[in-house]
Amino acid sequence: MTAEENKNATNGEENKPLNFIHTIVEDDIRTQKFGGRVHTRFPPEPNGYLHIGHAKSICLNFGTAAKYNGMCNLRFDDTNPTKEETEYVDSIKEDVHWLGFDWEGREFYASDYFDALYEFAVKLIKKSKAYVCDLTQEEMGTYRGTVTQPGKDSPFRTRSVEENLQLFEQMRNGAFHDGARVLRAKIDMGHNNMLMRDPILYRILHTDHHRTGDKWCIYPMYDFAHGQSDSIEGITHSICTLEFEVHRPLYEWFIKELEIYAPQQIEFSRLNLTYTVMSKRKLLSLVKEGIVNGWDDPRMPTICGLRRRGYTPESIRNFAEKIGIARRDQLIDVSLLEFCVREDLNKRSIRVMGVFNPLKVTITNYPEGQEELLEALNNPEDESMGTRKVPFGRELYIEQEDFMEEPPKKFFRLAPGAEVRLRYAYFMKCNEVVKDSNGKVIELKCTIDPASKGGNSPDGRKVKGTIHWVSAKHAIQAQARLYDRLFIKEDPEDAGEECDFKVNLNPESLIEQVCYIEPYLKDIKPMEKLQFERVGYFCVDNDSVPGKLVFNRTVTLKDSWAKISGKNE
RNA sequence: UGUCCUGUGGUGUAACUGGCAACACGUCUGAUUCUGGAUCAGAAGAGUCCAGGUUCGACCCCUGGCAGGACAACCA
Repeated sequence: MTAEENKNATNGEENKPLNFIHTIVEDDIRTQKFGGRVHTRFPPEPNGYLHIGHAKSICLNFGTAAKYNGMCNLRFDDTNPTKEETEYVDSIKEDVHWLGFDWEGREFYASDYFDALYEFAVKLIKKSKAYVCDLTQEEMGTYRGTVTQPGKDSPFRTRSVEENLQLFEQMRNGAFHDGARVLRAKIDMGHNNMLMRDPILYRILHTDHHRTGDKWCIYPMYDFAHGQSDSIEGITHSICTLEFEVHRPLYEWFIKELEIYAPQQIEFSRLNLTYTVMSKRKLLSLVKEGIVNGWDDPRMPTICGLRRRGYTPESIRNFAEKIGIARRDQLIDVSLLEFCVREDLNKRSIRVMGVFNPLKVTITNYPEGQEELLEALNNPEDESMGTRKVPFGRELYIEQEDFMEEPPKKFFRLAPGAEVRLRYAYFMKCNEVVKDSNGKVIELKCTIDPASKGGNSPDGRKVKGTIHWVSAKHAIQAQARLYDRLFIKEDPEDAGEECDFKVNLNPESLIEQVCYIEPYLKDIKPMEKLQFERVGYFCVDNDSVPGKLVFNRTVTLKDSWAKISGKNE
């Protein structure tokens, strides 16, 4: 992939109003603040899988760079070896690529800068702006004060430069056990901003790092690594989410004291979605407790989950574009995400027929043993996608809900005496309803109008309803996984006292059932997308094997009948 | 009972250096249609958190409230 492709991935649009970050960037270009350069970065911590919230950030960072002919680095913020793993690095790279962006070889790690960071720390010590502190974790907590009360100076704050230098080197050399000492910045224990109260720069961690192995037993904290990494890479606009806003004074303090190149940090609000939890911790617990089947469960808001669900990169990028960038908290309705997939899939999916809750239909005026092939459009939206043949026979399956014995007013589907169109086939009238001993409808006896073959009657007669069907003899069975929202509440956190968000789990977020589909689909491959007409968009799951197909429902079609029928009740 | 940030239709975003609010989704009509899908046309819906002030004029500036969020991890 190339810069050009990054640009394509941003879906262009010139005359749309700028978001506030682009306004800043354009001002900076105009004033030559960074010599006209634009250089961003996407800085994930490799301790989990990327989710749709990260997608927003990825689109913003890579998109901004592409829009202004700049660059965007991929940088792993890997300063905590106790949490980070190579497995996550790989998945993150895969997901960013899949979304359609490329870092053009600029794959960096905060750990690339451990030596430089160490020297930065030494520099601060020499300037008497950092000191080694022996306070325990608990002590440090009390010395820090609270949000409403100032803290007080550590007794170790006045150590000499020489002693600090020596101690810090010993820390590096492994002379102390985990937690024995830390290196802190010397700022102001009375500062309103808690982060400025002598924050920790380095802690002792005798843990192997996924990249540097056992080279280090001290590791820098986020605050002491992030800004300097940005500086080293020549980042111009360091775009991050709002929770880092209070870190900005510290970010700037380090840059200033270290006397190094200063990028500009800009914060925007993170994405929240209705019916969705987004925190890594909660997503992890869903995985760990087996509530979902892994990080890529199609109900997860992870990129890999959405991918498996059948979402396209284009739809996600488009979603990111639509939700905008601002600084106020946003809670986006998931239905907007769903709109975005439908919009994209509508253009590209082939249409096929599948019956999910079969009701047998026998066509009494169609000769026994006879069958024929009828031509169907693969995509009425796009004729270039061609046609296919669909087998027809005396016995069919239709959808149970397409028949009602006592239809309400605006029901356009099949009912006793009513006529509907079998898509791409014939007009069909229902003459007899067969029930079992419980009164349940188990079969319909119908007749077709042979003259209406193909779907239109030469006498110009109209039917209001068109239903899908499948030939009982030719249909193949497949597994359908009907996914729905994972939570029943718009805000899953709204669980009352003493309860956690899992009480709001939707028991019907996954319904597995058999479906009957056109034989045309026999050789369809995993990840292929399609629309089962009148039912929804689906994609073939990775679990699918020839002869045992598995279809994931990405999203249902918009259903205005559901709305009408719902109102009548 | 501290500091900082934010506050525009149901949701999200916009309104150039002040000139009475736009777009998208959603909602509702109607047209059209071999998917109750898609498409097309149209409508309703906020007077910009509140109260003052500056101004000929304020969503935009000032003051004071109110509401929401962030911040007290050797996490990022």
